[in-house]
Amino acid sequence: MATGRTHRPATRSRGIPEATVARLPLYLRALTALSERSVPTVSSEELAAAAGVNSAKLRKDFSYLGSYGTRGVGYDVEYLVYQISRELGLTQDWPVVIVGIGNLGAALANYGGFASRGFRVAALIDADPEMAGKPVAGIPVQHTDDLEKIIDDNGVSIGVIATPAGAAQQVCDRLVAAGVTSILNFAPTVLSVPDGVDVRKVDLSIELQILAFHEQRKAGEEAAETDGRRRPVAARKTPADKGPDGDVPAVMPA
Amino acid sequence: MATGRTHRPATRSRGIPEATVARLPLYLRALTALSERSVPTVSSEELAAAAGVNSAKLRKDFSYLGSYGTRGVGYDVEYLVYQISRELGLTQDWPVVIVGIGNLGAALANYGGFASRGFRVAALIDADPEMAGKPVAGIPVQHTDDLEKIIDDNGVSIGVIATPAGAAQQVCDRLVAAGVTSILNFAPTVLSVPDGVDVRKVDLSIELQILAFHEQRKAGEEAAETDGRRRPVAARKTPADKGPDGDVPAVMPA
DNA sequence: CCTTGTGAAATCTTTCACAGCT
DNA sequence: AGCTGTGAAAGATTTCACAAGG
Repeated sequence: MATGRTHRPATRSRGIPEATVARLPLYLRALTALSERSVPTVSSEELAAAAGVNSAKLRKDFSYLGSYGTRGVGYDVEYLVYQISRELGLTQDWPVVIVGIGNLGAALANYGGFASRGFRVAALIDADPEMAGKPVAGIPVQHTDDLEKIIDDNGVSIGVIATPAGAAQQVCDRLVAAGVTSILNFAPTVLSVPDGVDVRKVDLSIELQILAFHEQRKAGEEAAETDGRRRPVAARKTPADKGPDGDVPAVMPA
Repeated sequence: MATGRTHRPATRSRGIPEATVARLPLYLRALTALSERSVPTVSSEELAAAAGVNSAKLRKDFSYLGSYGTRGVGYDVEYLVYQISRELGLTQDWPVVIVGIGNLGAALANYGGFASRGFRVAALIDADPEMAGKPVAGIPVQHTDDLEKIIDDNGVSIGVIATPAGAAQQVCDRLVAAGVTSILNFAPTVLSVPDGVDVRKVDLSIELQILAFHEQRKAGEEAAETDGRRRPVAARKTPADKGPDGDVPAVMPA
């Protein structure tokens, strides 16, 4: 969520559905794995299984990007990797700042998934003077006072907020004022931003609550037939065509 | 995503839409905040603003739960907190295990949002023998060898996977075999699970890629009118009725 | 003969707008 | 008079199923 493409019609935009955009990274990851194994081509069926979606959905998704497949054969892995990367804007370098270097912020800084996809941790920022200068993941932490200068010097347009909930809106305001237009929020708060700024949230607590909801359902159904919990499950099944997938966001609870 | 309610008709289920379930935690958080400020009642308009959705959507969502409001007045905060908690299954205790106590696992273990919502970290599990016995967030880490026993002794049905991608499926299989039926996956992999097991994923890299997509669009549009990046934005706006929100999942990239 | 690309149908979600209750 | 609850309309997403291309 958190996208609100309400503004400007976006001229040359081919209008890729949001649900499709959300799945492109999934396809890209599956394709990258195939690429590393030097697999030259892949069918919609195979790729869909690897990405955990069904093949009709995948083909429809790709149809929004163009006709990149060959009938009777499938898709060229390398070519598709390139096309999707380009579509997602990953062929360029995206400097990112992480604000709030607590447990989570440090985990994010150490997280290897950044570099691999065009994202570069340009700076780590924290409000605690004690932290200033200390290196985390090899990058020295800088103080919040310099936030605006850091954003500006590094041409940052994407910010990650990993502060406590109470500080998030304030940090967000400063990031936005300094020129950041995309924010990934890990704090358990609803952020208010001006039009034209995108916010996405990741919230562990919300995800757990959604799981609890379904878990409760299962327990209820089950009670009607067996004793209670614990039901050793049978054969594995690839999630390829389970339910609606790519959606529901999340936020870190208070 | 990751829900696949394909199986059994689920007898007494009133069939709450998945999109609604995904927003209930959001409402709950806003309501809890109101409750702490001792606000007795709230209108759909006010609550919607606090939760970052529009009021028609909120009323429709609540209508799936029942008629808990009073026309002309609004909703009783305490009552609604209780009803939503019950619906989400948060009135009971959910023991949770976290597998993979690296940076991220430790951050999750330290995360306060658990306890507040009926979730209890029952155990921390890691494959590294060096970690065994060391306390993280006050809880001693246990070795993977004992995974099955831990799950069983604690009656765990929800597991959190924070291992590297390579270990995730294996851990998942063991969790499922031991009786876990809901999994929150932070590893950047598609997990295969049997029917009846729910998986939700949280992936930082995917979220960033989605932001990059939109960021790229903005840069393109903007180029047509000004110089390049950096556009100090104007008045703030509450995201209440921006775009489609609660959806797109995420996964930790490799 | 195999697999893509895609109209059309089915399903799910959001939004509108107003009748109905307090 | 105000605000909820909800049919019905509008929009988005998914799935079907098959024509078309290699």
